[in-house]
Amino acid sequence: MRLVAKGTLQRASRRTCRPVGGERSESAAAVSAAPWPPNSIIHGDSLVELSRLPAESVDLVFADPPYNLQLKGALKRPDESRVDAVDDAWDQFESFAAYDAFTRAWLTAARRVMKPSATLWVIGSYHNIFRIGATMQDLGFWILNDIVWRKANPMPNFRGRRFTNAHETLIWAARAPDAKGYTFNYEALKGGNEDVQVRSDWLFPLCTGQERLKDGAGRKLHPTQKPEALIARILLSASKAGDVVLDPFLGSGTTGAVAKRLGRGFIGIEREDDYVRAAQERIAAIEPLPDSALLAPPSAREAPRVAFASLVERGLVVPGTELTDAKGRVRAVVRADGTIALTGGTANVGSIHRMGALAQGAEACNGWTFWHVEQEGRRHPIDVLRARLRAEMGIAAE
Amino acid sequence: MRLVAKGTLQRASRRTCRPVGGERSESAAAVSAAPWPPNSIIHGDSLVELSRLPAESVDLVFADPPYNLQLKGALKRPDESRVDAVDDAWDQFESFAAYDAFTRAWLTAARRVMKPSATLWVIGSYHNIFRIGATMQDLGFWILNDIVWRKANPMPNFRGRRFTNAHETLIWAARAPDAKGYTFNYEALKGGNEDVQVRSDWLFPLCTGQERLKDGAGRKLHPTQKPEALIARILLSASKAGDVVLDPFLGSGTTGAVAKRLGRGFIGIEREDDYVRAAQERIAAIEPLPDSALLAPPSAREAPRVAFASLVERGLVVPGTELTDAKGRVRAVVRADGTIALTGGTANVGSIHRMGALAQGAEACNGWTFWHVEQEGRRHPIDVLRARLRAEMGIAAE
DNA sequence: AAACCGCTTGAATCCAAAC
DNA sequence: CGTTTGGATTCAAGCGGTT
Repeated sequence: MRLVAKGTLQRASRRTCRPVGGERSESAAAVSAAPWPPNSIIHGDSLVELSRLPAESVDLVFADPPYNLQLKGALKRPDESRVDAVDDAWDQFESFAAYDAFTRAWLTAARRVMKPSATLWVIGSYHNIFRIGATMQDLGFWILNDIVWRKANPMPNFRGRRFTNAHETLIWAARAPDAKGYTFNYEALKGGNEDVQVRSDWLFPLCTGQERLKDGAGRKLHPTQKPEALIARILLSASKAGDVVLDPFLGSGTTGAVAKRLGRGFIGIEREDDYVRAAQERIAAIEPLPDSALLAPPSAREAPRVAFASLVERGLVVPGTELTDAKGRVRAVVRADGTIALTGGTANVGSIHRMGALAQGAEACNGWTFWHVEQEGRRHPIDVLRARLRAEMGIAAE
Repeated sequence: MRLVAKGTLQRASRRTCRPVGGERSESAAAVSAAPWPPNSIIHGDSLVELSRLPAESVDLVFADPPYNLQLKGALKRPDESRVDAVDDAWDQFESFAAYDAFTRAWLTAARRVMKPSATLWVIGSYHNIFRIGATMQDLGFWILNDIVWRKANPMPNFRGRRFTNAHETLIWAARAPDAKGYTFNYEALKGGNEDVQVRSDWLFPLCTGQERLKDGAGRKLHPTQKPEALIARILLSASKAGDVVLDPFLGSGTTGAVAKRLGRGFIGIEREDDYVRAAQERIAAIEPLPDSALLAPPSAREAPRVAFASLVERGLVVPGTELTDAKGRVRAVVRADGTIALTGGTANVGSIHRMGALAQGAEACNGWTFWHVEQEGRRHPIDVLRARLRAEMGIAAE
């Protein structure tokens, strides 16, 4: 193994931000001086190098594993020019069985390195994605979505014997069915998408032009370089600034470049000398975006909880105040302990949520939006009082 | 077995257009009088009935097998109404192994019935499609394309924990890698698609409204009825008039209805009484189209919907860029995820529209016309950038 | 007549912290 | 660990009734 980017071999394999005490205790031992988040390319074989990383240490894995294209002979365009197909030696596998064994091995190794809350992204085409998806399920990964990358400018089908192969498939999965706490920046994504939730089909152009790395002879450096925009959406969707992103098949370094720009740490593993060198140069030239463009906005889901009782304690609601629903039909009275009592009923006392549900005959209810108070002749949901209290407490309340 | 639609048991299981001499020579014996193309629903179990059909007798198979959804609890919409989930017994499998065995069995049986030049279509979601695809490859099928059905009106993700599951996947495969002569109506498809090749991502709405079959109580008859437009494109793409289409999981009979309308013969197998009866009625009411109309349906080019995030992703706006209103008074900074942050305020982050509204104290705002960027000393509304991107995308957007 | 509003619904692996 | 409780969460279409 040879460590290439910032840091040394020793530092790379030993560093870990929050030691989690995996199988390799020596890995988690000397942590102190290592910069974090890591920003390193490991030159070596994925399986070997993955096994050297500390267990449960990364927040997100992105993998673009080699495809099993099995192209027989050269594909030609109608004008007889040759298509530069993906037929490098590393991309040939003797059989499905060999590919499955390879897939199972790297997925298992990657899974060990994932934190319990981490998620995994894999990209592939119909040549390999079905085998990968099935293997992921067999290994216990829990699929969250499959995502379709619709290519804005795909290569046409020259022979006219099939549909234009205009997409690739990504699988997004948690480590296990019961995995909790994975990152999904729902509100941010929605906010950037005309205020509607983002769908499972994404449209991006291929990586071409200036973005496409070239070798000395002006040919494309890597046969399957992915567009940075695609990787950026992945990292912005499913990771936070400061998280560590692992790419076991780094290739031309797109994942590292995007991670660095977006303030994520990364660990990339790559076997080929040429790719390692190119990725190193490429990533070194990246300037991270300023925090102002990155830091996560406060989401309602993550805001600290405020009990209704504290509104009463702080005097924002006086005991005895009457609450109503939006239309003023249902009524309740605020009690000093922060519970409320439905008016007219018998002994219906409880939380704003329970009583809201009871009043509607529903199983559940968000009392913050159901109940209203009348102030200055207008009815406001009590949620605005909560927002006011959060603001007073110095908590960003949106 | 009970034969339901036109014909009798004997005729159905013995007929074959061009006897190909399969394993069951008695099946191919008495062919003469049977009407052709066949138009029959077989009431029975797929595996049993497939094994009774003559070998190498059908031109196209369309299969919509159980998805094995593995749903846990009930799901509610934000308004507390319950989602009518697919909880039928036929969708329940004990394990992946059981589902794989089922998949392998019906695929093997279907393959025997396919002519050497026939192709197979299967539809599924991420719950099952990877397992099906891998099994198909294992059995020797040769994948020609995977096709994405993009749903125009999918059900949203109510809890905001994943991307909207907005597509399903179809796999199109030949019987073997060396299969010759499969049907692909390239010219007709292209002619109906503004003279560009049809891509692997298709946009169709769900089957709703009048097209959706209802039971006596006005509820949906079948939980997963597919839209006829989707099946029509498949048959128009990969079969000829007079071909025989087999559907081993007929359900509400969509494949039969479309096949009859398009002048294809069909054999549908279905186990449930109710579905058989409904499909029979439905198909009987279908009037075949005249030959002259059997061309590929025109598909309108969609106007690409552009989100602000795609301007950022595509580099037309760099994260960190300052936006202002037309007069340069209100300011905001563009973030990497396509949201914007009001400058000077506390934690005001959100979409261009919401932040525009907030800045004005208005209820709503069109962020595209409110916010401006300064380029070359002049202020432009960001709408001009959107127009630019639309122009770029319009070239290749479908 | 056309526009508008409200209601319903669709193959869904859909929560997390506190007790 | 299981159980309870707080409280966050939806988009596009079709249909029927009303303006």
